[in-house]
Amino acid sequence: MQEIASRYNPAEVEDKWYQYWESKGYFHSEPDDREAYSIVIPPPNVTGVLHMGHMLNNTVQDILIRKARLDGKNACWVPGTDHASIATEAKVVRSLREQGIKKSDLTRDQFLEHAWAWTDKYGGIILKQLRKLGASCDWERTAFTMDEERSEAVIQAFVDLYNRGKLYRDYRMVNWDPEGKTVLSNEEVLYSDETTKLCQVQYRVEGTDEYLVIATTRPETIMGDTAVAVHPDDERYCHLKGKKVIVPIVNRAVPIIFDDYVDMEFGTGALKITPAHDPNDYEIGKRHDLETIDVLNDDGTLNELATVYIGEDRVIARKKIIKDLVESGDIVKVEDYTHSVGRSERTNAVVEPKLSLQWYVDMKSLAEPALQAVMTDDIQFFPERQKNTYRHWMENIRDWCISRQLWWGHRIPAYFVGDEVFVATTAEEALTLAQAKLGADITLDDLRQDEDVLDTWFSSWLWPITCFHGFKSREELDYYYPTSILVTGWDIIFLWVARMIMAGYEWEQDMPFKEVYFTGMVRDKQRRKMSKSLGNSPDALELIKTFGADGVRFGVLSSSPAGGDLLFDDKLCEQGRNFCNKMWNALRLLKGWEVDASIEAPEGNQLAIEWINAKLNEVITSIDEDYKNYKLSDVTMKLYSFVWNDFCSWYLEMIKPAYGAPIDQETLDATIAVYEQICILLHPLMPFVTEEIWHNLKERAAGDDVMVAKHPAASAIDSELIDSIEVLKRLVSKIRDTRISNQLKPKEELNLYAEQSDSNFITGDRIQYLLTKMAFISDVSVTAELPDNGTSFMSDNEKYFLQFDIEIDVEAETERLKSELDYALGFVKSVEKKLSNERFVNNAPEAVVNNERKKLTDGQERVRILEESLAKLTGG
RNA sequence: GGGUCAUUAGCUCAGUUGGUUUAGAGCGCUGCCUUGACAGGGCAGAGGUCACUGGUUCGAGUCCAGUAUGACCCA
Repeated sequence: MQEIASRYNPAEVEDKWYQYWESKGYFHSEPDDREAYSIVIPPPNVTGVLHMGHMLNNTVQDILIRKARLDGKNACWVPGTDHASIATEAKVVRSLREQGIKKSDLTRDQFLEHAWAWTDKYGGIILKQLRKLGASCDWERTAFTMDEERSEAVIQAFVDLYNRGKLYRDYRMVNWDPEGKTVLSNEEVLYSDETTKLCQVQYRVEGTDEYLVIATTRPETIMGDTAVAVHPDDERYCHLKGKKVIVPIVNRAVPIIFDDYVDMEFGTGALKITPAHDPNDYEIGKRHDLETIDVLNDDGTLNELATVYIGEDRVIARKKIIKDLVESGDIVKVEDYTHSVGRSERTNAVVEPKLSLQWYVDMKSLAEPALQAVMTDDIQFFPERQKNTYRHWMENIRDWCISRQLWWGHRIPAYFVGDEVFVATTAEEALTLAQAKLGADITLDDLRQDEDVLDTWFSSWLWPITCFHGFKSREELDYYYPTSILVTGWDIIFLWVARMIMAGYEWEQDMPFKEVYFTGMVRDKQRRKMSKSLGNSPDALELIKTFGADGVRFGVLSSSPAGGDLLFDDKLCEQGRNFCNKMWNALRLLKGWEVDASIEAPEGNQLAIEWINAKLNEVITSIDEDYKNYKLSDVTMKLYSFVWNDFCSWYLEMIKPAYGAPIDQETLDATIAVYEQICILLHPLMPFVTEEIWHNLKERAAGDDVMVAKHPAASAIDSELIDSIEVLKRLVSKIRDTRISNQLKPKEELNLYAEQSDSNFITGDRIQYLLTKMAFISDVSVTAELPDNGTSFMSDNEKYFLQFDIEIDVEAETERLKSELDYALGFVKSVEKKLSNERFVNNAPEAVVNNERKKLTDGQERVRILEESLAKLTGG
């Protein structure tokens, strides 16, 4: 016994088993004749570190992969990372700045050298961390969105779309990140309410002393104004038709225009129009043929066209112009105003609307099959309600801006000769195209490649295809594609999920995955989303150190239904750690027993064994269903409860030999067999502790590991047996309760009597064996005459009597019986009411009515027994 | 402004097509228990008019309508 510690120590076993599994090649998959089960990881940022969201997401994937493996499928989980264009470039620029190097001083190639060095230094840390969690990824397949193979596919995809007419270049109003100096897609802009100043500024009407007052939150763009608009029906302003106003500060005359867009109720009903700096103004500008004056540089400072505050940042310029307008007396009013402000997801800079020439994917042509696939459940969403969100976005889809003004990423394969553009996978191919169109004297030196790179999502949308060498060879793709399931957060349903589905149909004419499991967001106890800036996210590796990987996996799982938020609390991991310890100690118990091969199993043990196997079947059946619906937290809790309550608290106590006494072989073997099944069932959730216990249960042949065992299949459940043990358990609990309320010692042996009835429960030998053992009863008898010393109680409609010589607290006992009687009377009354309703008796199904009748007789019997006991107690 | 979802025990959540003895779990809480696998433990217990108001039905936590509160998405 001394050789097994009384506490399970995860640190001692986890690395050992991980290395063992990997050395046996259990993580690796090659196509064969088994059914494939494949998952591609949502690639985390290559230079990122593991956070709670990853833990949740990857625990779920690992469970599904490990379960599939136990089910005999060829399970393949492809890991990898993405290059995170904006985020990584921003980090590299910052790091260079700290070394005194400006990006603008470097050539593109020099910068990329730095970026690759950065990636090599920090890249892949997160994948190492995933190993600590137990993730059974096929590491030989590790992919990166910017490795050679993936890059070629991205370029090919661009060329394909261009040639199919689904890609174009156009001037549009875009979201400009002045810090990252790049365009952002709509999905990369995060809006939130912020308080700013709403300024009312007066513009003098040309040639009069009259003023028109406009309201604006952006006075620094006044220099770009090319009109002031009012509503055509606005009586306050109809006399100004054809007139002009003078823009303050720059003293430029601009027309007063009339447009329905203006909201008469808002502010003064007059709106300054700055087509270069607001999407709505841009539309109005187009309608009225207005001039567009772009007063901002790419970095958010004002340019020469502003004529004033040149070189000042827009935030500074705003302060200065307000001051100047106050001085010139043109500010009528300044008030606090709360409105929605968009910021860059990556740099947090306030996003500027800006007119710019960018590359777009025509999404309407891609959306149709992708929408269909989800609406018809060809691709199934868990939880299902995400379908609504998906449909709404797909039906209102806008074209996808895929160019980014960055260097870190896939450079757009578009080559210009003057105004002509040639799109091809290589410069040489582009040259061929150019020569065909413009003449043979064109050379490579005449080609100028587009400076921009592609949006990172333009590579990740191909991920399920490129992870299996799509665009290059078919062999693996034919076997592993479509993948089985995608596990990801609902926050990237548009950015990623929807686009992967589109790409799947565009290039493979098939879905990229059959199912999508959306995890919730991990929040802290106060429901705040975990984030670096709040500092409310626990250190993932520290958690694993404290509670063990299995403990953390348990904690992350136990209260995270698909799609529901997980309110993370260390306490849950602690519960997981304690669970491991509980199993460990059950193992210690088994290991401590001496076997005597000459003794036979007591009859009661056989009943216990039959029962625990029936319960095992029940739980297998039940979790099978939960797996189908991806209710992983239910799987977790059911197994937890089965192991802790059924197996440890009841079964092991039932079969446990007396202290120091040996156990028979049959019981021990049966118990080990059940424990082995438990290890397999729990293995997907808690891989380490189950492997450790599996190997401690008995000597194993090489390769007999739980990780590659066969998941048990459910067989018929003996519910009659289960029910009868439930009756026994309730009776045992009642006896224990009766002891406690009468201050009797828990283990003092007492006699138990059951009042004779038509169907006494405790007549069988096997039941009696378990009853006397579990409840410390010396003798059990069924009798018509109950003794006088002791107290009576009821369990399952039968009256029992526990015999002892201690004076009972009559008052407390009376109180207890009275409240029980009240409950029973209330119950009978409610059933009677139902049964006295003729329409119920006539309309309800017969089984339901019969059940109510049974409830009534049972209830009446309980009332009878309680009244009788009460009468006897009070000397009646 | 448009949309989606939620509201069940102190907290976090289950509750599958309306009917399984006047609602379940985990945590927390209360009482008792330490030579015996485990105090990271054992035994027992308390705790809920299922947000509100109507409606449908023999029957509603479950279906419908409205109200309130909250969360999220899109503009």
